[in-house]
Amino acid sequence: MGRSPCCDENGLKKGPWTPEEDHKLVQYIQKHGHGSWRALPKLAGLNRCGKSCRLRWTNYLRPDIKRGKFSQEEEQTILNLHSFLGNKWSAIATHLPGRTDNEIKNFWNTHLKKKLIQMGFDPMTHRPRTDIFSSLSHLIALANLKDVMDHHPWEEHAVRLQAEAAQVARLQYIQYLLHSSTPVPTGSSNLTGLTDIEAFNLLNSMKEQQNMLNLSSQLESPNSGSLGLATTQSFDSSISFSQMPDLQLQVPCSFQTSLSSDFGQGTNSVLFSQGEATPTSPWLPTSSLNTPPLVTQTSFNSSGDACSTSSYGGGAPSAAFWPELLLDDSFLHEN
DNA sequence: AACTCCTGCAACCGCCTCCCG
DNA sequence: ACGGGAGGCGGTTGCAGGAGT
Repeated sequence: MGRSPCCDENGLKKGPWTPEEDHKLVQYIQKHGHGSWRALPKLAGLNRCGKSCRLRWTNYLRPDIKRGKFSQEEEQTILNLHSFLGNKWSAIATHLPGRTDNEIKNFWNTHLKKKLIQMGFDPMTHRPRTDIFSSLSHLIALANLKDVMDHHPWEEHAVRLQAEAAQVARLQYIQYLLHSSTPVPTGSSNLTGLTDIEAFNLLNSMKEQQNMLNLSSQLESPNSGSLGLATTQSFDSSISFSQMPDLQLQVPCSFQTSLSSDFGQGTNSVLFSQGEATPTSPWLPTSSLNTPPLVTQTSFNSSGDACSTSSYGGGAPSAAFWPELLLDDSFLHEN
């Protein structure tokens, strides 16, 4: 290893743990609890630093750790949470029982990040990358997929990509529609306090309940030629823009928070309440789509006062978040 | 079979935050 | 208010083993 070990000066052992060391650590913690990590190695008869013991226990020896491959659901959850939280691995881990932050971080770095890049998404923002190099890499990735080449001529791909580009445009419009809606009702008496994470989880559960589109499955099958937004399966292309103002957003879960957007023309929002939320305000001209919305999520305490606000967005639609929220037509129906 | 390259993951490092005196 | 210690976190490294040649 290239690094100078931190425990060398104390003559403490580093590197892989032996079964004997594992056994000592487990025996000690099961008997006494970990207590002070710094004091533990000595008490447990281990020639390791406390930090090393803590890491070994939390990442490997803890009895409630789930091992094995990540499921589709877990993968989806990580993608969603990452689009929302960024590299907050410990925060993400709290939503995946039995998974450690280290494991999730490794899974992200070795699998999900690569998949997103291959799909033409920026892994940090979860948005489609617009630079020519990312488009190239995406096309190259597609070209490398043998079955794509075997079964679909390039002309067909070009048509498909064109169609998907149109779907993306519709997505942006839908997203925009959602953002330009009723104002946030501050001071309402029955609003439930909700943290950003709780609100996010509820949004996520909406997805599960409504059998929303599965980005993971798209990522598993990049040879579909999709741009990654997976719009075709759930978006009826026959819906015209003129019909969109009549679309209603239904939220089949019990929580109240708001999503608002700032187009530089004041703030608009959709309030998600128990039952449903209906965007009602007039649509801004299509040209305002050129100004990507900054989305602000506000939570309210039991008194109805806004107690937390978080912002995200300000660019093209997020691959992991917005399509799930917006693109399933089971969420959208005409009045 | 031998070698090289690649990938996954356990483990380490350094920084940050929190807590307590 | 401040400083030091402990724990926690995210980035990174390097080894082991699998895949490819």
